[in-house]
Amino acid sequence: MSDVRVRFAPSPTGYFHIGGARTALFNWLYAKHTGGTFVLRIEDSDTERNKKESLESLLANLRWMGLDWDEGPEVEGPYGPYFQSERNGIYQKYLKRLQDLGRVYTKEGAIWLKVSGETQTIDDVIHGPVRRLEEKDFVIYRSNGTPVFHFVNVVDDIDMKITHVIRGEDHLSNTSKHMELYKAFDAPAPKFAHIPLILKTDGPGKMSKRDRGSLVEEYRDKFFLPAGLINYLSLLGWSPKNDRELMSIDEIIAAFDLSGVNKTHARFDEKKLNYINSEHLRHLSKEAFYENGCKVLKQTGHENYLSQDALLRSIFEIVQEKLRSFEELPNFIAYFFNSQYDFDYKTLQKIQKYDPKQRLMELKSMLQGMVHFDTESIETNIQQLSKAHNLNTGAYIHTLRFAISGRGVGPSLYHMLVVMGKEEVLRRIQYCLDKNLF
RNA sequence: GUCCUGUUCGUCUAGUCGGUUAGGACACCGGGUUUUCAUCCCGACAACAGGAGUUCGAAUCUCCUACGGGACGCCA
Repeated sequence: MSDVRVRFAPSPTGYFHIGGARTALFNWLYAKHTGGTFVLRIEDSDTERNKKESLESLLANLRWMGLDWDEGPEVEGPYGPYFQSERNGIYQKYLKRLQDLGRVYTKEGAIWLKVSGETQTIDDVIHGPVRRLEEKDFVIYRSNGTPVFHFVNVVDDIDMKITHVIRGEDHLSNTSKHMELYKAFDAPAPKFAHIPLILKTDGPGKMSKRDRGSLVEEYRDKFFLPAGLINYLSLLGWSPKNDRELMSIDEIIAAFDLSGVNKTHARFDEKKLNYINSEHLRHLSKEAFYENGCKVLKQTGHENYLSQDALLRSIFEIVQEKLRSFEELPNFIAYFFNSQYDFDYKTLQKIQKYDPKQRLMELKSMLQGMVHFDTESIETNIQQLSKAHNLNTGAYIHTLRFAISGRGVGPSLYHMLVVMGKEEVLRRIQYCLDKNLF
């Protein structure tokens, strides 16, 4: 363990935003990289906006991403409580110190901090020294008796012995207020790292709740792999500087450092996110793919597929390299489990030129005569068949795929046939023929 | 308006001390392999915001301009 202590301090006021997730991630990565402590602190001092469901969704999303915290709600720790709404005693103590120092005064019922008049120098790891003068006194306690963000934020960071404040660059201008407070308390300021913001894919401004792809739950709902999301997010404003992009979480942790964080804002790119997620999916171990796949099927109401475990496992095996996202999984494999599968009209049009009825008759008798039903034998037989009829193998392959799955795309045909088994394949050919589609 | 901050391909980025055919990735386009889609492979397109200065030499240093982003609440 090192003495690095970082924190993520969200306000549970709504959905978990991708920008917040990225900030949490960078804090978490830095803690993991340095062997430090990652603190989760809930900034719910504005009690009216705070909602219980928002908090629960926030914690669930953080956990889904795998960003576990060392101290905070539900795990506790030596510097609790970790909800600002429960820390009033602490704030009162700190307020008293400022009062004793004569640094505050009351106006219209609110308590104001007298500003020092000195230019503050912020020690920012990413931007270097930043100088800014805080010209006006500011409120630290509202007239309703509750403390404001700038005050509680600094008090908590002092009290929780936070060593590095990693947060969005939108806070950089606020930091001069925070420096006033640190100095008033005669407390050493932490290292600051103001990370670049995530901007809209197009158009002006930063990503907002309304933008497509801005909410973490969207990715959970679409069965993204947390490792894929994390990989993409880590590349927004940071790079390992060696042209590597596809990385496991452990590799990112090993490579991550504040010195590698950029100054420039980054635009969100859904296509690249999808690409990185699909790469992670493809590189999943068989076991991990199976576990994830089962979870997806359960959550989409296809638990009946799970009863045929051996079949499911062999399907997963031939499907993994073709699948781009788990969201597509149920639809991608449905025909294996549904004997009354539908036929895709467009594909039907495409294969009409092969004289599909005739081809199916030939395939049927060929398959019926097979003793060893394995991929190699099937391939050889289909090649022989096409040669005998002076046709491209595609004529048989496309027709057969359509007949047994109703679709034009899917896993390797030969493997598909073996997975289904000879009897089932013959039954499906008959089912297709009986439909009189051609 | 004031203050802070930034500016390399369409996008994410590499390019620590000035000398590179300015590299990689996504996207897009073209070609190839594969039974189809996907994968995979190959290729093409594509950038140092502009200007001045320092220098033999600047994407790299300095200044100015332009443009972008952020903050200016008894929100966080």
